[in-house]
Amino acid sequence: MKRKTEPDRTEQRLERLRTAAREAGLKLTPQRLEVFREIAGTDEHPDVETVFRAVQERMPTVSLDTVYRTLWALHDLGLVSTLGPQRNGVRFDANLERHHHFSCVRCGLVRDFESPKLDDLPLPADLKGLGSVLNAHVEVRGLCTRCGGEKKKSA
Amino acid sequence: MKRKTEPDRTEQRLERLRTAAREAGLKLTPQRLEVFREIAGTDEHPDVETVFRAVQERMPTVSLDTVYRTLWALHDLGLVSTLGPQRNGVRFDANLERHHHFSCVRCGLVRDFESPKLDDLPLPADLKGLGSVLNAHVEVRGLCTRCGGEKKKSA
DNA sequence: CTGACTGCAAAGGGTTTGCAGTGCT
DNA sequence: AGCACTGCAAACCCTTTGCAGTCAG
Repeated sequence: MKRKTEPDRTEQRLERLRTAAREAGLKLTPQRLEVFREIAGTDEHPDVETVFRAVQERMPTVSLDTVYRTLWALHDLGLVSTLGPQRNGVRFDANLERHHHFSCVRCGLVRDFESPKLDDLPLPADLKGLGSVLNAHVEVRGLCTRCGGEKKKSA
Repeated sequence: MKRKTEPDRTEQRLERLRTAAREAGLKLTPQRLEVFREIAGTDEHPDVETVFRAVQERMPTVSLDTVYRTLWALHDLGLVSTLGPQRNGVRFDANLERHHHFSCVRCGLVRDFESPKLDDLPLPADLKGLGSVLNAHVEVRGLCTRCGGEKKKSA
């Protein structure tokens, strides 16, 4: 049930991370490579803690700080982006291709989706007044299948 | 240069907050009213600290915790929404009308914009597979006029 | 009047940093 | 071998909570 990206896409992203990181002068340590693999292999935009736990399974000695440092390093290089703030914890996104987000307002799950129709949005001209546009995407909010189907244990 | 919403819109939002809060059983204390006024009067999606400082100018005795409590109370009532995670600090959005966001990747500024063309996005059918949709909006990223125009003091 | 709210201060929890040892290049 | 990186632990900072006095309704 775990949402993994297809193997070759993971490999593709991984390669990109390795190459770009190396070119930026970062050393490809085993810890970093594991973090790379983890972030490249999922579309679920994990937070630091989640990445940490996953990496820790394969490499029990990694420290949480290293995961933090690695993810922010990738972020500084523009290789991953961060996304929205749940009440706590930044989440990382290794998907650099044009995509959109569906997020569950109940459980916080975020899932990518693609849609050619949404890739070229008719942005209003007066947006220029605010600044220059780099990119745009759609954020959809709703209830994921798991949350939507269950009875709500109301507060 | 401060970006305020037009007076009548502010008043409108304020009225809505007052009414809804009262109906929810919240007491309309002076502190809360000042927080209401502040959040209703801006489109800049301030974080707690920012709201606090603004309120503090008019009411020096207000405490930071009260601002936190008030904003989250409004959030729990669905009267304001929160948005995206800068590296630090949740930001609040008192604009309940349909709108979109422009955010500056450099300084973190977020500004609302309206666009009828973007209000009814052609969401792909297979989105249903992820869950039920409540709403959708466009997130535009770019450089705001202030950041885009200046020479970058690179790190 | 009474219960909810406020301010204070301390607790809490996630994130970052300094440092000495380690290992990639 | 040199220098960046790691792990550890302490430092930090933002946010939340407990409590007694205060105030809106």
